[in-house]
Amino acid sequence: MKESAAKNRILDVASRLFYEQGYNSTGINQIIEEAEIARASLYNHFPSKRDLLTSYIQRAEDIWFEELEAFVGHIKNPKKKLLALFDHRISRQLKFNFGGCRFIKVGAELPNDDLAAFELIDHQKSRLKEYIHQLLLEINPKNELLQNLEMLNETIFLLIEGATVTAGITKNPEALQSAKKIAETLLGQ
Amino acid sequence: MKESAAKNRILDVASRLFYEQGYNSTGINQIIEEAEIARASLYNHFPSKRDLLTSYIQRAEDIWFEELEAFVGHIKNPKKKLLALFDHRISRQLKFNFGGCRFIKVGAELPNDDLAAFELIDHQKSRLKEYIHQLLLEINPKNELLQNLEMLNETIFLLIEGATVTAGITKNPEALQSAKKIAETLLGQ
DNA sequence: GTCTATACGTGGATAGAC
DNA sequence: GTCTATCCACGTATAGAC
Repeated sequence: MKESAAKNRILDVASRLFYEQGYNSTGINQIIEEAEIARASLYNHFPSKRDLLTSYIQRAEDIWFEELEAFVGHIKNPKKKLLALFDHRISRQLKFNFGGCRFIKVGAELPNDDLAAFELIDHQKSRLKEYIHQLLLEINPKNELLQNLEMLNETIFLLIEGATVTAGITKNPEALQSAKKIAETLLGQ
Repeated sequence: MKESAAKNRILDVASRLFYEQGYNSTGINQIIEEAEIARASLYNHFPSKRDLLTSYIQRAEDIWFEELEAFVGHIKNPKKKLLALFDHRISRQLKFNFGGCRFIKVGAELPNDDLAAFELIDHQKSRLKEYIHQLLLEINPKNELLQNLEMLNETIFLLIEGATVTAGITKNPEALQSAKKIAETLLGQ
């Protein structure tokens, strides 16, 4: 059962606008106009704007990891692959004018008690952390300072998150470049 | 020349609402109602909502560092003081229901080309990083892994940022607690 | 300086024809 | 299923009396 072309067009447009302008600043009117569909068609596929948000976040996670795989999938050396995660972020931030992380951004716009939404966002984050974890298992680094893999895992994850957020504020990739260097140092040779 | 009581009441209310509900989701109407002032009084002090935002961010930075000082000012040992930065964040996130960082949050709501606003946000971040820097100079840690102070400075800063953002998503303090532990390890004994 | 009344746009969402 | 027309609440901001 294939999704209708209209539904996909709505999601494409909404994904772009939610990220570029923000969720709250993007109106239904603009979405239907740019997607070239009727107002009622949108409400046919998505009962409310909030439902569109849910679909947006879930689909964005899938696309995000597909694009990550396209970027790092060809790299065999696990350490190089891990460091390429930083390059992936740098590449994205350059491409998207340093808009920061899509998931963090939408989370910042939502009411704090919308736990369902924060769970969806957390899902992407946990998956990324697990992705790093798997790479660390392959690398099996001998780091005497950060005693165990879990601590190193957390460190690299937090470095990526912190650097992406920072890049979105400073509007330059320096924090991400520094974070990569730090990760490289922590992993040893 | 003292600021009018009305102006301060507006800023108090706006600060609370901008953080709790978001900047875009907070209307002028709610602000004037909760501040108990007339609509035109607000526009007398702030020509537009955007001007109120500017004042909000600047004042929030001042208050933020005042409150930080109140939290860690009594600590003499520089390493303990540095680690208390993490406790400060944990304490704040508990108090504010894991709303995340006030400055990052508002940045996520703004149009990406509002460079004036992002500069104000960056000001708070740079000041925090410099605060960490000064403490590191006092600690003068002998870390053989992270070769120089600047790299350690960046690491700790990014850990704090990443962990605060993460806490705002997971709605629990674990990331901040981990980040503190990591920092402690990196600083050595 | 502070008030009330109001202008005018846009928000999300629904009705009912086709 | 897709369309147009429309509802009503709320958004920011201004006018003009006091």
